[in-house]
Amino acid sequence: MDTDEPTAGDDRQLTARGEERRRQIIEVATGLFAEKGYHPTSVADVVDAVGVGKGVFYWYFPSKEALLTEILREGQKARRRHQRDAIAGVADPVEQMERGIRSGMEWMAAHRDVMTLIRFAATEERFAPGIRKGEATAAADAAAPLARAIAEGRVPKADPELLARSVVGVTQHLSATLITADPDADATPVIDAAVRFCLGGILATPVTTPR
Amino acid sequence: MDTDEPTAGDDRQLTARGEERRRQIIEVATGLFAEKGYHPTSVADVVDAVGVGKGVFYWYFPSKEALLTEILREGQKARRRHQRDAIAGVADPVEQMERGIRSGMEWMAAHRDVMTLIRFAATEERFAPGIRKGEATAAADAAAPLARAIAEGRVPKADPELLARSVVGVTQHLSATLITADPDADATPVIDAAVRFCLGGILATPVTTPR
DNA sequence: TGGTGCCTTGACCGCGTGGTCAAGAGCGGT
DNA sequence: ACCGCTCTTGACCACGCGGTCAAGGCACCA
Repeated sequence: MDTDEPTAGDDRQLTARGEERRRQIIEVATGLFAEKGYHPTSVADVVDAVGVGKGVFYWYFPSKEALLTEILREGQKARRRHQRDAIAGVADPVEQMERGIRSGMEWMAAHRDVMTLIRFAATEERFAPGIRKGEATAAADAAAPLARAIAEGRVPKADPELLARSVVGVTQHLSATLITADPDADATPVIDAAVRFCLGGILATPVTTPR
Repeated sequence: MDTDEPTAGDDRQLTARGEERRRQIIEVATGLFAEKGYHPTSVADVVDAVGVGKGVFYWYFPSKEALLTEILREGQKARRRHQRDAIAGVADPVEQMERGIRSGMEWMAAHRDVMTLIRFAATEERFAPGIRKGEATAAADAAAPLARAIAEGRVPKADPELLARSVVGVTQHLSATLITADPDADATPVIDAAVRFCLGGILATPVTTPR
């Protein structure tokens, strides 16, 4: 009924202090959501953990759901940027794939909580569309160099989209099961294995039986 | 305080009719949980969908949580059995892998709802341990033939566990994103791609750079 | 010093939740 | 016809949820 929605969603004029609080809430909530689950974590849990009154939450976010949505959007955006930066300036498409896999897994290892939330959100129809969209872009990002490599004859003919999705499957799953399981362990052997497996899958001969 | 817990958990003496109701509740709940999410689906939703009073639910299950746990356990057991049956009588370990991948993906395609719940449960610490255990067995099942193939020199040296996890990652992700996205589409091209990718990854040369 | 927003408080609200239970209904055996 | 057991009913309960709001503090500028 009012018109103060300049670009999208909420938006409020925040001072530096306000911006800080906002970040703090996002951070704390991300941790709690990932640890106990989104639904089992109440808004009261979040504000208690931050150490503020309940009203503070609704000053910065219109709803609990909006908070999650924001965490997810931000996370997907950050991961994409991280990955893009990692392959910037690399010409060779196969090299790009390797760099993309490595940087992607490093990001996931450094942001386990966000990954947990993304995986959760993918299972709830209310949040799934956003996740699917982000995953589609990620797949497209990876499919582009693959398509180029196939055109150049560096990679056997195959559906780039399927290859990209397979790579995402390997990296996400290994990150979720092995790296998250033991956060203190060294992630590099797992990442190396992922790279090797994925490149093997990409470079696999079209015929199922090995040469 | 009583001793009528013969082997584990609830257990009740059910007639044929009772057994049928129990199954019906499991089936209906699986659908609702997968569609709306576990937490957003209330026990009232479930009994309404079945068309019975609320007490019926608590006659067959001690709690909502126990229902989910049962669905998950049953699902993981069924999938494992399906996969074992598919590779029974096959001697060649690489052939076993291919059969395992195919049968696994077929099962997932036929039980999307259960897979959605498994993926959800993996993100909630209350249910995750059970899921992790099931996944560990699945990985071990797949790692066994891989270890044999490596010992026989049919597959380059690598950590069988990591290979197995990678395969699980590919199959689960492709099933979740592509097959679930369009249930009516033909799954075989996706399955073929998964097989090719995974075998390529397994047979990949130890050195990262292609020959 | 006064004033103008940004920010914070926490009691409060309506509601829907998971779970209970006393009271039967239906059915199979005798 | 009766019993005993499995199964069903639905009103009921305490509780904690997401969300609201009138009120007040606090920082910064004039």
